[in-house]
Amino acid sequence: MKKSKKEVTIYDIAEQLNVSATTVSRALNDHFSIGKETTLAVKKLAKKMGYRPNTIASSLRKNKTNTIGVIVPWIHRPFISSLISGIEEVADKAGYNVIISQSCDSFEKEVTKAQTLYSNRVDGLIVSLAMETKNYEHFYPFQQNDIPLVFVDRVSFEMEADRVIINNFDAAFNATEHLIKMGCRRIAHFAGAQHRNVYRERQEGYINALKKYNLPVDETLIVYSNLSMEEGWKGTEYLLKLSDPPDAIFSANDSAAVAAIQCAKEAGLKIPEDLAVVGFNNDRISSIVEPPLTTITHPAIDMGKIATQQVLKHKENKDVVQSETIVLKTGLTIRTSSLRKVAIKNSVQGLR
Amino acid sequence: MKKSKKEVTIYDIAEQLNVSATTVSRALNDHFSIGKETTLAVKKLAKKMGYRPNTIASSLRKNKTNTIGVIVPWIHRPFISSLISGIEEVADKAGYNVIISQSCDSFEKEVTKAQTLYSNRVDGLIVSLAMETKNYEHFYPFQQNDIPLVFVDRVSFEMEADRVIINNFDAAFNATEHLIKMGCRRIAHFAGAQHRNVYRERQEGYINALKKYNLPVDETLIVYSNLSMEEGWKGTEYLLKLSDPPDAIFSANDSAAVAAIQCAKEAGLKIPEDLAVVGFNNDRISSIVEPPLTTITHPAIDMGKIATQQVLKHKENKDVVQSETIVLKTGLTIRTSSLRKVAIKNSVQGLR
DNA sequence: CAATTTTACACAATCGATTGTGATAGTTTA
DNA sequence: TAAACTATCACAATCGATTGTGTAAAATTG
Repeated sequence: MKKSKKEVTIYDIAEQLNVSATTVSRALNDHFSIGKETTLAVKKLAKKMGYRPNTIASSLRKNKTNTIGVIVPWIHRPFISSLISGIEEVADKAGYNVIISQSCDSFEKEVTKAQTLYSNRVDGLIVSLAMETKNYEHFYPFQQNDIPLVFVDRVSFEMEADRVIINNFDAAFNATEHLIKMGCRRIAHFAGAQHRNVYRERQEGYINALKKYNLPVDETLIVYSNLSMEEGWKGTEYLLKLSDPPDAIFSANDSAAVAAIQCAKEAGLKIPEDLAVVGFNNDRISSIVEPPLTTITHPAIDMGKIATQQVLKHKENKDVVQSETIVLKTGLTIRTSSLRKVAIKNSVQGLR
Repeated sequence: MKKSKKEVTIYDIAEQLNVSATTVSRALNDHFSIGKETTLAVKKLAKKMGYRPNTIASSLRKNKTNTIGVIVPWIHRPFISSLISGIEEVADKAGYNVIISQSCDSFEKEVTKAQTLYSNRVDGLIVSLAMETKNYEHFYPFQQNDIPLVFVDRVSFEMEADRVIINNFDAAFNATEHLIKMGCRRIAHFAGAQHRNVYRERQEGYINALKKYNLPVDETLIVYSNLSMEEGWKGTEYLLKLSDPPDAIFSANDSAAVAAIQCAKEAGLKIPEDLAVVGFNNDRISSIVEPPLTTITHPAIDMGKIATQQVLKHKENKDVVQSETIVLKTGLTIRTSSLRKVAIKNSVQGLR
């Protein structure tokens, strides 16, 4: 025997109460034009019959789904999952659902996902771009139909859209400057794909810090990769084999930085005396590795929250046409991996 | 000037082509009864006009949303985000969207989320239970309406539903047995909430391993907590202060285990000589901490994939009424934190 | 008490796509 | 050539909730 029972609709309730479906609908939504007794009776029966509103029908009629779409490169990954957590929290409080999809850093997938989310008539879209993406036409439909579009972290500056980012340049600059103040003079950099804003800006911050202190920018010390632990390890091996190896590494993420520490230690180097290391993100591993990794703090959850608030803001206030770019603060968490026992003032002053 | 343009519907296409909306709909879905030329013309114009099917309307009519709902305790957390990643991957391939929501380990929130997802008429629901949940009535509507319900990891055995789990008992048993074989005789345990299957089973595995080797089960060596790093640290301090402190800790997760290593090291103990430690989950930190942590391997992504496949299976094959429980294999990844230089065979044989 | 408001509810259209049932023309078969 | 198919497409109902408009009864006002 099938347990399946027909779903309860407002018509079923209306019939039982000898009122119209209109009345039921309005009663359930506390519409002023429905009498108090009727409203109560409707609600009571609705509960008794186990009525659950059909959001789909409502969405179709109201042309509003109360759903926010999210496209990210990868769901696992500490930063992204924290981001999503923040998005869900704010969305939930405002009565929105969250549909997530991952692009797997593939442009093609990102396009497909965007189309799907558009077809699903999401009320807003939050995106952290795929590594491959260089074209943004798949987001046009959202713009053209006034669906709030917010980029987070990995953003596009070529599109008119809201952005929630951190100041990668400053963060990288500070990280590098910190290394310089610790007495490092040959600082290497683990860099990522340069067409993605985050990695480009980090590299620029690194370079500008070197320049400020009149240190040479040596291209052989800049290692490009996907910043995985494997690549971090390889990159470190490469650097250590140089005739004039670096005395520090500033990595664009924590994974590669941790790998650098491990690789250097295996090579017999002392961290930070022989090689100082700074990472980026403040992943959990950064505080666990030995020595603990100096790194840049990311307000990941807040970025998700704020991105969602931006979506909601545009929803509430249709007049807001201007797109905003919100820049969040980062911090430099100094741990042992970069703490060299060097007289700070002297070493820096000597450079000027 | 507003850019907003009316959305294109099949009626718009129909009008331009002087055919009926029926024809357009069928053409877009490659229905056999529509002529080849017409089909091509429709598709061509649809593309030209930037038509995007309205999934909401389709869902209402077909009574199928192509959406899978997911409720998890917390989205960030390595295990969960990997789980979701697996869910999204399989769902996407089958043309399903994924709506995620987090219960924040709150029963009340879990109930609300379940109701919302039901109202959204998800085609299936995947749940990893909140810590607090002891009542499962909020899932009844899904059962009664034949909406596939799959529990993952944190499951209920009191409900008729699919389950995707690991054998926590065996995993914990093996972990504990491993410690015994390494020569440990006073093995402590970091335990979680006992009404949640995963933690209860792990504790049972631990206890049974002790019993098998005729080791006493000492309640003072079992520390209950939420298994956070803070609690792991505190628990370790407590254990080390005992008049007869343990020579090993088997923790129900990695966070607490890592904290134990750090705390013990700070107290001057050598790992694993003075204190052997085994964790659970194989989080990234487990391989980074020093010494690297022996731990239980979780097939997190696979669990998500399989849970989703179960949902799809029920969708395709309506006859499948029987609910399944799928148990996935775990592994014991032995690292330095438990590798004591003890003659294995002798030490174990001596016990029998 | 007549005129006017207010209260409380019903009608019917609507959102956009889907689908069972027909209907018309063109083709094939006997 | 008449009968029997086939291939193509249109009609109209439908999914469930929402909403502008209309209306009768009750309440208020002058």
